[in-house]
Amino acid sequence: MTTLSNAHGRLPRRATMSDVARLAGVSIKTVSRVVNAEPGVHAETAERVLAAIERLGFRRNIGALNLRRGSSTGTIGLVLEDVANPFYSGITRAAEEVARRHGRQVLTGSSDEDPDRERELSLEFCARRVDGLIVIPAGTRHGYLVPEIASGTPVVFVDRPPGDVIADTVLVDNVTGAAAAVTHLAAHGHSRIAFLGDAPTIFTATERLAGFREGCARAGIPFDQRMVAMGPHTAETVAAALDRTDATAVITGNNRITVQTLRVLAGSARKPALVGFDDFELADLLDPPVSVVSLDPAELGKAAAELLFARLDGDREPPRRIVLPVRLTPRGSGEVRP
Amino acid sequence: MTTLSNAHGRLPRRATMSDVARLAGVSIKTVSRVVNAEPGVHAETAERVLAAIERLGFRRNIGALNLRRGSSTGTIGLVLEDVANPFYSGITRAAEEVARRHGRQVLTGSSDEDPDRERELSLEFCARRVDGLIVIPAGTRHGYLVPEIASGTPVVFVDRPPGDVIADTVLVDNVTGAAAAVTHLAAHGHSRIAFLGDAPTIFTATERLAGFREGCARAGIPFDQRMVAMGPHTAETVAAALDRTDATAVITGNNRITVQTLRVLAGSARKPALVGFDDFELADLLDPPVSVVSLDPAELGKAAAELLFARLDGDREPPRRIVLPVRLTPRGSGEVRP
DNA sequence: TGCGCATTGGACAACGTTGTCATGGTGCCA
DNA sequence: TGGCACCATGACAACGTTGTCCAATGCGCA
Repeated sequence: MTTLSNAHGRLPRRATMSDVARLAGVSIKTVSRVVNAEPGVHAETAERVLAAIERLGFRRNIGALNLRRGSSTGTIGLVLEDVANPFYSGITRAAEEVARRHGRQVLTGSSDEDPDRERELSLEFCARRVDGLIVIPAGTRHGYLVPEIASGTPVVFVDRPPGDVIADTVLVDNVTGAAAAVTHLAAHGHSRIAFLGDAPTIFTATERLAGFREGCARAGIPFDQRMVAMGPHTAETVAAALDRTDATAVITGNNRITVQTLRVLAGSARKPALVGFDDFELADLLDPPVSVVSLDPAELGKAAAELLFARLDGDREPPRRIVLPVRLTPRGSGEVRP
Repeated sequence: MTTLSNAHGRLPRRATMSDVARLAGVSIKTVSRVVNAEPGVHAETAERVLAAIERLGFRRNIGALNLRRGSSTGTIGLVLEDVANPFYSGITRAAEEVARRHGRQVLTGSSDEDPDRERELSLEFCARRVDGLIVIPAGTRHGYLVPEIASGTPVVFVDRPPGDVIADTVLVDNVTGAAAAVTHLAAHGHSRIAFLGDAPTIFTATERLAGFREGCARAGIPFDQRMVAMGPHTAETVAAALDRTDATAVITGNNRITVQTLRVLAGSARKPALVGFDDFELADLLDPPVSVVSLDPAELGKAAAELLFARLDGDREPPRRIVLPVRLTPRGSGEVRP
C-alpha cells in the first residue's frame, strides 16, 4: 500500500528523456529508440534504459511529440450545450466511442446556450490543435470558424446548423417529426393542440414549430397563435400556457419541456394528451406512458463523428448536410381522448 | 455566407508566427510581442502584424506554448465509467464547472468498468501532461499511478476508493444510506426485504450490501442470503431474483438496477415497496413515486474537483478522504404496506 | 559634437521529442 | 592484414513558441 501524495512538499519536475539518458549513461537518442521500440539497441543497453525509465517514472510528453512530429494531436473537441442533459451526454458518449476507434481522445465543453462561450471553447480547442471539432451551436454566427477550417481543422455541426457559413451538418428531421405528432393527435380526435416550444432563437425550436404548423394544416386544423408558447420555459410559464388554452392535447418541444410539463400536469386535474419531442428514460413507465417523437442521440453523435473522421481521412467532397429521420413512438399519452 | 470546406484539396498547414512574420516583414519575436500584447512595438508595426495574423488565420499553438513555458497545459483529465449515465454526466458537468473557474479544460473518457481501459485512459491523460486527474475507478489496483503522483500530477478518486494505494478520495456514505433504506422499510412494517446490488467487485455495491446487513441487524431482521442478488443485472436476473424471494420490499443498489426493477415490476402483478440508491429524473412522477437514497452527483463532482484544485494550488496535506452524506427521500414507493 | 537614454527590433537558446546523418567499433572474408 | 559491411550509438537540427540579451536608431541635453 503506497501513499500517493506530496506531503514532503516541493513540486517535482517530470522526468524527461534527458534525465533517463543521464541515469542510464546513454544518449537521449538511445532513450528515444528504446521508448519507440526502434531496432538497433543492444539488449543490455535497452535493459538499463528501461530500468531508468521505471526508476524515474518517466512518461513520454505527448505535447512535445506532437510538436516534433508536426502531426495529429490525437484529440477532437466537442462543444455542446450541457453534458448533464442526457440528450447531449448521449451524443458525447457516441462521439467518444467513434473517436476511440480512431485513436483519438475527446475534449468536451458546455456552452450553456451562450454563443460567446461556444466561440471561446471552439477557438481554444483549435488553439490546442484538435484534429477536428464537433459543435452543437449555441449561437447563429460561425464566421469565426472560417480560418480554422481553411487551415485544415474540419468542423461538423450537430443538431442545429451553423449560421452564416456552410459546413458539414448533421440534423434531425424536426419538421416531419413535429408534423407527425400533430397527425397522430388529430387521428385520435384532437383539434385543439397546444405547442410548447423552446426559445425561437434556437433552430430546432422554430423548425419544430414549423412542423407543428404544417401538421395542423395537413389535418385541417386552423393555426392559432394562442396555442403556441415558446420558451425558455419554467414550471410557471408551462402552467400559464396550459391555463391560457383549452387544449385537449399538448406537444412539447424538447425533453426539458416535456419533463416540466409532466410535473405541472401531475399537480393538475387536467390530463391532456401529450406527445414530447426527444425520448427520455422511463417515458414508458409513466402513467400514461409518454408518447414521443425521437431519435437516439447516439445516432446523432455517431453520424457526426463519422463524418468528421471521414474528413480527417481525406474526404474532400463539398459540405454535407445529413438529416436523420425521427420516429414517432406512441405509448399512450398521445392516445388520450379529448 | 462562406462555404467551409477544403474542396480544393491539399491539406493546408497551419500558419505559424514565422509565416506571420514573413508576411508582415518583421521578426518572429515581434509577432510574439504583438500576440502577447507586450509593450515595445511601434503602433504601425503592430498594425501590420495584426493584419497578417488576420489574413493568415493565425492562432497561437498552445502545445508549443506549454512546451516552451514548461507550465501547466491547462487541462485536467476525467476518467469515468460512462458519460451517458446521468449519474456520471452530473459529475462531469460539475467538474467541468469548477475547472472552468480555474481556467482549465476537461478531457473525458469512459472506461466502461474495464480496469485496463481505465488505466489506459489515465496514463494517456498523464502523458498529455494534464494538470490533474479525476478518476472513478473501474479497477482495484492503482499502483500504476504512483509514479504519476510522485511526479506531481495530483489524482482524486471519486465514488469509489482506489485499490492498493492511499490517495485523495471523495465517497458517499453508502453504508449509512443503505441502512437508512432498511430502517425506513422496517418502519413501514417490512421484514422480508430483498437487496438487488451491483457486482460485488464494485466498491459501492459491497458497501451498500454491508449497509443493508447493518440495517437489518438494527431492525432485528435476520439476515438471509437468499434475499440478496448481486449483479451485473439484466431484466432477467432481476425478475429471477424477485421470483425467487417472497420479499415485500426491495432495495436496489444503483440507478440502473432501479430502472431495471421498475420495468420488471411494471409487467408484474407484484408491487413490493421499493427504495432505490441514486436519485433519477422523474422518480417523483412514477406511480408510486420512487423513494431513493441519494446524493446530487454534482456535489460529488464539485467536491472532487475542488480537492484537485486545492492540490494544484499547493495544498500538501496528507491524502484526504471525504465522505459525503446521503439523504433518504421518501416518495411513496417505500411506504407501500406489506 | 558627444553622451546617455529610451524605444524598437532581432538573434539566439531553450522547452522535450524525433528524424537524419555521422562515427566508432566489431567481425568476416579474401 | 586490409577492406568492408554492419551494428550500436550519438551529435545535431527542427517542430512553434517565448525569455534573455544585444544592436540600431533617434532624441534631448550639456
